Formats: sequence, structure tokens, C-alpha cells
Amino acid sequence: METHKEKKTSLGRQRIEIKKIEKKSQLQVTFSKRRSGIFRKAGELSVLCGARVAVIVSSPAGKVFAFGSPSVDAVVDRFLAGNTSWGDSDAELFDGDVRRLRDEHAKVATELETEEEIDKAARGGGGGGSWWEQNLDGLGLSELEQYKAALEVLKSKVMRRADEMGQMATAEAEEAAGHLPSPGNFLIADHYFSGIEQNSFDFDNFDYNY
Amino acid sequence: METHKEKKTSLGRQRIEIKKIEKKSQLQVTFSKRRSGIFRKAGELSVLCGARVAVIVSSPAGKVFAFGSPSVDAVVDRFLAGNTSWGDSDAELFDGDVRRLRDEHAKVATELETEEEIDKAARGGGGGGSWWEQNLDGLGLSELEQYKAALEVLKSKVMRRADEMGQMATAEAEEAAGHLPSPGNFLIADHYFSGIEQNSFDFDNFDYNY
DNA sequence: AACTATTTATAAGA
DNA sequence: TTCTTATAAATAGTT
Repeated sequence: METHKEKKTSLGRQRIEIKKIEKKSQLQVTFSKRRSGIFRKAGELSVLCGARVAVIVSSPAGKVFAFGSPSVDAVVDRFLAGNTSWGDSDAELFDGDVRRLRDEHAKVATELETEEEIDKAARGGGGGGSWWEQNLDGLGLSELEQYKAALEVLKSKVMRRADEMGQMATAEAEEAAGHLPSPGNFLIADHYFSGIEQNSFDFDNFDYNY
Repeated sequence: METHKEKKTSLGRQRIEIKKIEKKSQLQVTFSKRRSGIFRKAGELSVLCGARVAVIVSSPAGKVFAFGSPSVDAVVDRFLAGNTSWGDSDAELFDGDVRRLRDEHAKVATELETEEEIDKAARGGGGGGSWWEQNLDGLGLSELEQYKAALEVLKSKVMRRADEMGQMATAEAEEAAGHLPSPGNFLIADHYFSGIEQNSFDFDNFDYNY
């Protein structure tokens, strides 16, 4: 078996540079793989070390994926709260505020039973569009304007919720969940803001350099 | 070379189970390594795929580490916004609140030039306390409002800004930063909530099973 | 969606 | 702790 050994040029992993992948198809594959990888790692870290971990990833296409243990919100809340913990003297005030507001939110959240329910419901809406992709790199204040509009659409969309839902978009979440170790209580959420592959980057005009 | 081959039992990596590490020292090493690993991966994902990524990790000891590209807040804000979008009826209220608070934040932020500055400043105060450790495991959250409260405190604290800042706790951040790929514009923040090894877990009474 | 050759990440030790 | 080393795990390129 020595005949035509030219196909051997690369099988198995190749080293890659950490720079933006231009080839769209490859980018999607890589994004998917690595996102899963990070989620898995996050779950492992959580279990191994008893740490709270939250990972939020948003693709240029406009999907938002999140992983959290014990939950994304718990960790994020903590982070936001912690962000101000150096406000030494008024810790009490802060605490009170947080508690009150938290109760409020809890009340609202109850309407949809659980966070998971909510997350599920979120996938029902297709709304949005291009508003998401732009001005994200700065600290965009105006994004809120657009965001509002998006919310309107999404809202109405969600209103007539999961009647026709349950037939779509569970795959992604389950796939990610499959990577998690069993003993933990994790939460995976992914929100679909638009099915459109809208990218404000320069994907598209690139060379398919095979 | 056949003599005494008993030391050979393990050099190099061993397979480990994904379950809570009980040996404290090992846990710390693992936590540190894996946290760095996740941050690195997150940075790579960001660069490779043009994705926005935020990772928040809090150790049982009470330290919070975060990595974000383009910044933790940017990604988290986006997530929270999306997260509440299914809060159907009060979208308007939400929107209004967010805008106002964000403006406030922007104003305050400007005083310190950049987000990085603020994060730096954050390390100056030791603040916080134990209120943080409790009731976090449920799903309770009020991200928006908490964000508000956070901003309030942040504002006042930032007001009397970095006079006593810059003398502590830069080490951890630099260490983490060392793992980042160069071309990206990442942000790493770590907040120290207490020097106390306050852990609500059962570390401490374990067997140092060497 | 699988596969595998490699590169990477990392558990133990020093 | 930081460095080393052997090995497990992640994943780039392919089919």
C-alpha cells in the first residue's frame, strides 16, 4: 500500500492561528464546537471546585447562548451586585433595594413558572433583525432604542406563546446539555433573536481557499 | 533498567472524575488553572468567531473573576436585556428604566474615562459582606433592578474616586491577562469581596488523602 | 454527524 | 509557587 499517498497532507488537527476566521462555514462549525467546549469546561469547573460560573456567548449571527451554574442569572446577579460591593458605607441600602426588587421580579417570573419555561418561551419569537448586530462594540447607549422596538415585536410574538412552539429549536440546548456532567444543577439558555444570518462583518466575500 | 519501577505510577496527567475536589490545596490549583483555561478559550472564541463572550466565575471563597469581550458589562447587559424581553406587559417600564440607568452609568463612567478604569477602581474597596453569600442558589433574580441599585452605589463610590486606589490587588488580573491573545480588546475584572475564606461548603473537614 | 491525527489543556510531581 | 512531564481532552481538517 504505497500508491498515491498525496491525500495524506492533513488528517487530524492542524494548528490554527487565533485570528478571525473568514470562511463562513468554517466559522460556524468552529463557533459551535468551541462554544460547546467552553460550556463543558464551565460545568466541570463548577462541579470540581464548587464555583459559580456563568458564560454568555453571542454569535455575530445574533444568537445568544448562555450557560450557568447554578444559573446564569444567579451568577450574573452576583456579579452585578459585586460590582458595587466596594460601595462600602451604603451596603445596607443596596441590600434592601436588591431584596425588594428581587421580590418584584420573582413575582413576575412566577407567571411563567420557571426560568426554564421562560427560556423555552423565548425561542418562540423570531422578531428582531439587524438591530442586534450593530453598535455593540462600544458601550452603545442607543442600542436600547432599537432594543425597545425589538422587544415590542418579541413581546407580541411571545404573547401568543408556545402553541406552535415545541417543534423548533430545542436541539441546540439539548446538544449543549449533553456535555454536562450529571450531578450539577446547571441551566442552559439560548435565545433566538433572529433567524436571519445577518452579519455586519465581512464574511461573504472571502476566498474559499480549499 | 528494570529496578524498582514503583514510582512510575503517575507522572503526567491522570484522568479525573468530574466531581467535587475535596482536597483544598488541589482544589485551589485546579480552580486557578481551569479558570485561566476558560478565560483563554473565551478570548479565542471571541477572536476566531467575532463573538461576544462573557465569563463570570466566583469561587467558594468569595472571589469573583470575570472575563469579557468586548467587555463583561456589554455582554451581560445584552443578555439581561434579552432575558427580560419575555417579561411581556412591562416592557415599557423596563425600557425606560434601563435607559435612564444606562445614561446615568454612562455619565458616571465618563468620569473615569473607560470601563477599565472603573474596574481598576473597583478593586480599591474591600466592601461587600456576607449578604452576598446567601440566597443565591434559588432562581431568584431581578437583574434589571439590581443593576440599578448597583449603579447607584457605583456612582457614589466612583464619585470619590481613585485616591486610595491602585495599591492593592492587581496581581490576579495581570495573571489572567497574561493568558490572553494579543489582538483582541478584552476586559478582565476581578473583584475582591472579602479576604475571609468564608465558604458555605464543607471544605475544611476533609481528609488529606495523600 | 463521525472520525482521527494532532494540538492543547492540565493532573501530578518536582 | 512556578516549572516540568506524561497523558487526557479538545478540536481542525476530512469524509
